[in-house]
Amino acid sequence: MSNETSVNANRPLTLRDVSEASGVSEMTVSRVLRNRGDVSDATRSRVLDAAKTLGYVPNKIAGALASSRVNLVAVIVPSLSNLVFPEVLTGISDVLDETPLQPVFGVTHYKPEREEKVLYEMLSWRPSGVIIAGLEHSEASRAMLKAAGIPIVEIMDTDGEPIDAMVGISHRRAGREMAKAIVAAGYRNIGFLGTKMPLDHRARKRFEGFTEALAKEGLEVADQEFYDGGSALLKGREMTAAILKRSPDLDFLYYSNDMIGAGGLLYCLANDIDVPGKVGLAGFNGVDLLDGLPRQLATMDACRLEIGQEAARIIAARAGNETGGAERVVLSPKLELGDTLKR
Amino acid sequence: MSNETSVNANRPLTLRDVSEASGVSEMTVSRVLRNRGDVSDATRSRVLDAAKTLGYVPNKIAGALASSRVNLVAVIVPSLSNLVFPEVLTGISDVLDETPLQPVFGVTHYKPEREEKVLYEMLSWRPSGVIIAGLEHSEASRAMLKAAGIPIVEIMDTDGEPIDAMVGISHRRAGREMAKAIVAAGYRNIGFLGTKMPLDHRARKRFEGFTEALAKEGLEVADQEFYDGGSALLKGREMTAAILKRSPDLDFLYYSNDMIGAGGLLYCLANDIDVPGKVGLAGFNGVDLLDGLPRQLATMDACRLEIGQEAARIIAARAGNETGGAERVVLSPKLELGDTLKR
DNA sequence: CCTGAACTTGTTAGCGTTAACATAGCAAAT
DNA sequence: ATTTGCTATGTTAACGCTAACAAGTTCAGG
Repeated sequence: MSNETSVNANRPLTLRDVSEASGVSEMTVSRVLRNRGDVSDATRSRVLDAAKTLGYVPNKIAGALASSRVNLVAVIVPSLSNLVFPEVLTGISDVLDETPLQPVFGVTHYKPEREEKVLYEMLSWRPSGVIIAGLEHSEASRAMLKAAGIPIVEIMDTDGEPIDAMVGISHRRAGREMAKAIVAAGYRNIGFLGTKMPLDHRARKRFEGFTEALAKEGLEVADQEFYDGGSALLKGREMTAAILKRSPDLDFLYYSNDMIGAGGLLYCLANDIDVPGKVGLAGFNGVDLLDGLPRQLATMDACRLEIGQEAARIIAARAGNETGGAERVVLSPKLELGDTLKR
Repeated sequence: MSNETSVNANRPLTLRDVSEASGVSEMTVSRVLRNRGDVSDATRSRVLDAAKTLGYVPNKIAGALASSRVNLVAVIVPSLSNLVFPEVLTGISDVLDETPLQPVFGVTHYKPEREEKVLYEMLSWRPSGVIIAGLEHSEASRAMLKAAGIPIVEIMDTDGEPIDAMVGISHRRAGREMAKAIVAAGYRNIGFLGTKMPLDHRARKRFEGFTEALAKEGLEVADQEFYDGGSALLKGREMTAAILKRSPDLDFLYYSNDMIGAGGLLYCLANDIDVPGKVGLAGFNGVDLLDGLPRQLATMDACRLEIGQEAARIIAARAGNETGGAERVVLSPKLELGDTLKR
């Protein structure tokens, strides 16, 4: 058994193995496996048989190098524990599943230096496009993105200038609109509860929009409370307890996300605080978790799934052809009044 | 300006560009960029300068082909919307961040044929390892995994024979232990609420373990209710309402996950049903969301973060050296009685 | 029976990097 | 002075695949 095609030399299979097994050239095998070019049905099935029998899996590394075509899309998000991001990824995944493109995910933990590293790693695979959360990046990251010569879609946020394309909502506007709705409902003594995350630019922008709109009405945020880590729902309860104890005359609490908002709502219900009579509540995101709460929290939908889908569509549309560029998709966050904001 | 190194031909940069810019051979540049082999400090800094100025990003495709070393780890999970999986990914990511390895995520939506496709795609990048959820795979998938010749870690479940390594918990045992605890607490009329997911093998195994342990006590599940899609919290409320209406004498409800369990708990509280007196409740997973609920739901921790970390550690330990293989890490799900199971 | 289009298959030369080996330079040891 | 043993750099040949072109084959139409 020591002929030249020795049995299972534990050497990874190549096109050559399939070509020998099926008696055609490597090129023909390549054509069959990629469905490219004309190949007779007889040959095709012979090759497919051989490939299947051997258990051949093509080597995309070699393929990509030879064709300088890579079907990967780099997707970079700050976190996976936020629930928001998995949803965006789902949207991306949904759309790319219909294409030859494949997403590759990277996580930055909200740290610019991690973003830079992840980006560098991903770009070194020469992907067909990049989808990246946010408009704020380090100088080096921006330079890399610009130089990459591939479609770049910055997502989630539209308050700023994108490098190339952009899909998201305006968080400033989201903050402003919520403030207006709260003031319109007659609340005047407003507290804010959020995360201790200076690098969460979107949360920051919402807060800025919020205070700005309040200022126009001659109001300002009466008290604030921030948290860091742990179960958001629990933190929401605790922070709500704390802020209401400290500032008993607050008549509205604006939470920077739905999870802590839900915690606040549960706290109020458990303590027989009249919502939205004595205190109104609102969160942000429109997570479908809220549907299950005893009362519907006022919130603003951040269009997460849609953002992912739209971003993926832009990449997919540009893949291959050189057309397109600088797409701007600004979605409108929808205010959902729920039951925790007087009407 | 039309000399041979013409200005910014929009041609992607290669080692050659850096080598020309710094006056050394490509090989030396390669050595500098990979920190391998001896290079004089003078040369090193000259090369690094040039690379930085040009904005050169190495081409890992070519590098991987030449060295047949790829620093990617394929991670394949059924879903991202389940919250459990992002947590596993976080664990993986945490550990791999300390290594040169980089995770690449793929999602199967619980469909074997998608799993097969995703696996094929990923293997065609010749990753250094595979971390894949579950022990149940199609024949073709198993064949691919076996033939790949790289570390394979099957995670989440340990009820079955792994292809190579395995990290997880026994869901059968989890189901059995929960059943024992419930029976020990004196409940006899037990309902089950879960998902309509024939392909969620872990949920199935929990259920099997659960009924098996009940059977040993001469009991069986008195009523069942299943859902499909939508907000799990809401579905939990609805299913609880439905099952209690249909079978008012149930004294315990076992939920296949914490989210629907939480919904059930909220329902009971809202309807003044005495928990755990009239009805006991338990879920599964130990998601930290539960900490924020008005009452602590009985649950069983599935060690998600730990599973991810351990799996990543196995891959990292085996990367490079040929040692190791067939690791078995069976973690123990911890029962947390909470406030919804009589003591 | 020949011509040429249409189809099918093969050949050659890279893609950008790294492994492995080769060589130059230079100091210390003989 | 010559050898030895380093260190620093360069050269060559892959890695496994595909683009681009070349070359058979077949068959219809004259």
